Amino acid sequence: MTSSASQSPRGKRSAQPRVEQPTARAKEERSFTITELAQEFDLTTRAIRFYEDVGLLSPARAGRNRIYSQRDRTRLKLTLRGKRLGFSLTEILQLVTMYESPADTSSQLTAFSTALAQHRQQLEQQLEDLQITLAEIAQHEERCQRLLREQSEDRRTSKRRRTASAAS
Amino acid sequence: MTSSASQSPRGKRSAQPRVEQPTARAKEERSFTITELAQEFDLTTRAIRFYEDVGLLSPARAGRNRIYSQRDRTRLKLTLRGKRLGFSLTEILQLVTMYESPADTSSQLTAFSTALAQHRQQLEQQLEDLQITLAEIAQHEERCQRLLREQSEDRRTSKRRRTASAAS
DNA sequence: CGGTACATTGACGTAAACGTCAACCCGCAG
DNA sequence: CTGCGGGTTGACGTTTACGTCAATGTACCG
Repeated sequence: MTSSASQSPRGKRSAQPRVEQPTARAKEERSFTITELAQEFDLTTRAIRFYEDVGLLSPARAGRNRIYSQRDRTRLKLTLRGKRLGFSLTEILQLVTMYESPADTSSQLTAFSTALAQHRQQLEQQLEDLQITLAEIAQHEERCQRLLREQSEDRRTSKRRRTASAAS
Repeated sequence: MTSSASQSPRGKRSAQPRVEQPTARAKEERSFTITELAQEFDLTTRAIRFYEDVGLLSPARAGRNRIYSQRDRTRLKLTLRGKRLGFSLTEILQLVTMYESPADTSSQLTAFSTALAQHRQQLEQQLEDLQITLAEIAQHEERCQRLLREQSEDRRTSKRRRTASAAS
């Protein structure tokens, strides 16, 4: 999955905590430029545009420039969460569109329902895998710490053997 | 295939077709062919060979044919679990080799330890994502069921309207 | 008015993880 | 001997998810 490398390959890296857009009226439905979103979520603009190609985002335009709404931003967040969970972009698309669509007819509802059940199934499998793996990691970490303790003890007893054992 | 069950040095053309391992020594370190593994885990042989190219598997050979040990099988299982969790094959390789290596020197141990912590970090993030998503799905499923109930109620009251409303 | 800086639209490149296909080998049933 | 069913090695194709230019537009700055 090559999860976030924490450093974008090139370019600048301004980490300013941009949180306050001066006088914005609290509910003025703030919008975002593509670079704002890119910086906030540590993506390239190319990636964001790609998500648009896939159908995950559909920003408005000011002339040629893209303008992202809050909805776009949340969809982007959902997308990234989906990615962290290992979903493909098309799967994520299905999920978010499902979540947004009201699904009024009963056939739609049942289809929706089975799709949900299927996804839950997969996620529960994943949860199991995750817990097992975390447990294993915990074991390994314990063993690691134990060995390190033993080694440092070895060093102490060989180098400064005269220092009588004080604390447990 | 499975030539002589015992330690036949080289004679793969042994005349005795004694090919019964069930009753034999229970711990004879059973081995597997590539198609056996493919069927068991629902993969193609191509995929399994690819995992070998990556370094995840290193089966023995009987002539040209691959022979997979228990260890190979468990590594394959670990691989698939890793994939379900969204890891890349190279990440999985790092993990399994780490898990298998004793790591005796203290520098190795500390490196091992930090790698473990890093992975745990990621998995914990994933766990959080997972729980949130599962909660959302549960909500959606509830809503779905509610709407379906309402619809079926609507049908009842419109078709058999004369049936006085009985239950709430 | 030229330059700089950012945004957009192609178009092509790439790494991962296989799929697919061809050609070959090999033991054995008929 | 002939064919068949498995197994093996290339080698090339494919999909996903972007990266990397290059050309262009356009707003703003001095």
